Amino acid sequence: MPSNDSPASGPVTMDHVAQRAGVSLMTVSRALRAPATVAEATRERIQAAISELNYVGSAFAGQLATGRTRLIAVVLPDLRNTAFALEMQGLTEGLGSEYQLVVAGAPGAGDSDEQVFRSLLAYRPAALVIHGAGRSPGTRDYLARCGVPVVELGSLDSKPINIAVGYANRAAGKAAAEHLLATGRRVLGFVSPSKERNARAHDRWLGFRDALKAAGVAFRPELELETVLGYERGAEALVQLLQIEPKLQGVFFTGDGWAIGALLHCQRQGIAVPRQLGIMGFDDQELAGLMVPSLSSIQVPRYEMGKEAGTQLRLQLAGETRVRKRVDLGFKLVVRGSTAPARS
Amino acid sequence: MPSNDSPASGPVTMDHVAQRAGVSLMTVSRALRAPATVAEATRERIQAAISELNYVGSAFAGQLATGRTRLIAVVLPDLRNTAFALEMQGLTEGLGSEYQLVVAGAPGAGDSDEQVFRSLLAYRPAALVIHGAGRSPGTRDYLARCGVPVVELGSLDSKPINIAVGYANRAAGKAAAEHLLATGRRVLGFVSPSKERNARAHDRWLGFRDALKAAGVAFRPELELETVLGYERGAEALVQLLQIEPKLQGVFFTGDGWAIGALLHCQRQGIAVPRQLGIMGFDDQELAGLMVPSLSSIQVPRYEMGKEAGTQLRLQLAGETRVRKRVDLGFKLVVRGSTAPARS
DNA sequence: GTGAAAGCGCTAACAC
DNA sequence: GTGTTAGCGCTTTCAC
Repeated sequence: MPSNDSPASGPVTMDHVAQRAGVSLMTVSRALRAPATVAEATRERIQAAISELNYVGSAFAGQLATGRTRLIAVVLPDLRNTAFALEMQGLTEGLGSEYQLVVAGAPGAGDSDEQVFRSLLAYRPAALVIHGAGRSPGTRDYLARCGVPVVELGSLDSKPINIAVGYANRAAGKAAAEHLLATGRRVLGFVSPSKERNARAHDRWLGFRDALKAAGVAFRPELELETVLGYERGAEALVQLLQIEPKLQGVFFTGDGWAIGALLHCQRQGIAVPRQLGIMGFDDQELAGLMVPSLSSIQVPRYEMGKEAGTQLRLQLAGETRVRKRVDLGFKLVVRGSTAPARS
Repeated sequence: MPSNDSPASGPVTMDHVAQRAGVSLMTVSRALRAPATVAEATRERIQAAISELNYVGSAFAGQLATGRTRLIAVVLPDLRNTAFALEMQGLTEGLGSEYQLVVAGAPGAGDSDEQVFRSLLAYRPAALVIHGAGRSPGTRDYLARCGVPVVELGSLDSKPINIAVGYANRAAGKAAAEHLLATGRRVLGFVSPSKERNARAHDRWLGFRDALKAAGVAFRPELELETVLGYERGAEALVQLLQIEPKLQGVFFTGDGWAIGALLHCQRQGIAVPRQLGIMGFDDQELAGLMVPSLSSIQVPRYEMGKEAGTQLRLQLAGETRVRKRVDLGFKLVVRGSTAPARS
């Protein structure tokens, strides 16, 4: 009788399957990739052999032979940010099931951008998907000539390398600031990650300044803080801002996490939001609408961005010529309790 | 002069580098993997050729030839849960820089556990790291005989397949429930993901019941709810529990997200926490300590789990025999405001 | 110190 | 329908 799985005698190859099924290796290969071209009876014998031997084809061998890959390399700025999970889900669905994602976080302490790309390119991915291409022209150059299609997610403010799906960060930043101004607040703080290392943050900041300028409000560079990811960092930033300017009337946090941390800090310290201080987030995460008071934010279509990117990429990889190279999915200002007018 | 990068003329191979450097392909290969065995001058010419051509070796070809892989496959229950990010970070650091992670989310709608494993195994990973092995003996069997070392993260309640790093979920669940009981609460709800599909949730539930039994409190199966990920789901579960039992005194949520959602719901609805209702989370996420009132929780060493798993795995892959097969990293009850005694 | 052969597991093009 | 011959890009072994 059959069914003696070799538990650890080296991986089962297609040859083993062929022998067991009493056919040539080629027939097995065909049965797997073009079942219709193989006689039904043969196919069944092969299937049986495959499950008896617990055969799993080698992705390497196949991809070496064809030169094509079913891998999509994804580079994210920070794996810890849940916003990206939505994009990945959309991406997976847009791409369809034949592609597999290889995800890499942002460069660690030592690695440069290019090192990360390089180690990913070793797997000859069919495409590279990046969120936040980084600002360095060098990096963009490298990506442009790396030989694989590049999809940029999130930012539409630079000239796309190839495909870009996102929204206008500058306009979004402007909308956020305009809203704070429209509610009667003029002394405004701005909290973001490093503008130098994060192009989207930089663009949101430009938008913030656009709004101030249009409203005739003077820039207060000392009220523009940079920090790193973490709820508590938002609270800290707020403390710092209030130290610099006790008359602070509103803060635009370019991420909901910071805004939520700040909101909770206000609650603990008895700082009245929105009466005394208006707080504006960015991203409209699930928690934003649940906070007390609820958090005003800018909603960006994370899931749709991923999905659209996946769809366009799939088209391009399939050789389609009608591919949308630049897709603006827009954003939405979500007004909630944390920015209700200070005096009605 | 050199430096005419072929922008899109097919990938650069080792052969191209060899020709440019005026040596044989073999010498290039050696210069890359055993630099010491190649003459300095030759090595420099090769290095020059590599950077001029922007050569990136093919991971496939190399791994096909050697039979070894530098990939570690990781299967996570849900990519959206930030807790796993910490584990991944620890894992990366424990493994050292020579390994690359291939991450897959839990099976989607259609895919079975085995399908996910299978598609990952096609890449011949050096090892499989899974968080939450699933309860099905069939799956565990499959993993045991799949031919690669398996590392289980998070749960220590079953017999390890190979290496297991985690904490005792049952004991942790018990500790959480005991704490609620110790604060004078006897009418308790329990909220978790599907116990059938999530072994750790099942174990925490057993611990919950252990505690009730030891305290002589009757089981109330109608107060044991199952739900899915999401802050709002926690609020919904609480509403449901209060509908069933208005005299509810406490709830043990097996995830902080639900507990936070419930906490915010109480704040909106004017339900007094902890006076009227005690709320207990699990995982001690950053937000837990920042909530108002702050959330009691069970702290588990996510980062350390990943790191320890990476370290032990690296040892095993390096052929070490002194590998710790079962590492209990423990947990910690963190008592905060949300479970302060109802009556002092 | 360097090169020439063979082969990893599979697929592409042709035969039969 | 099925088998045969090459060869993907690299590493291994053994010559030189």
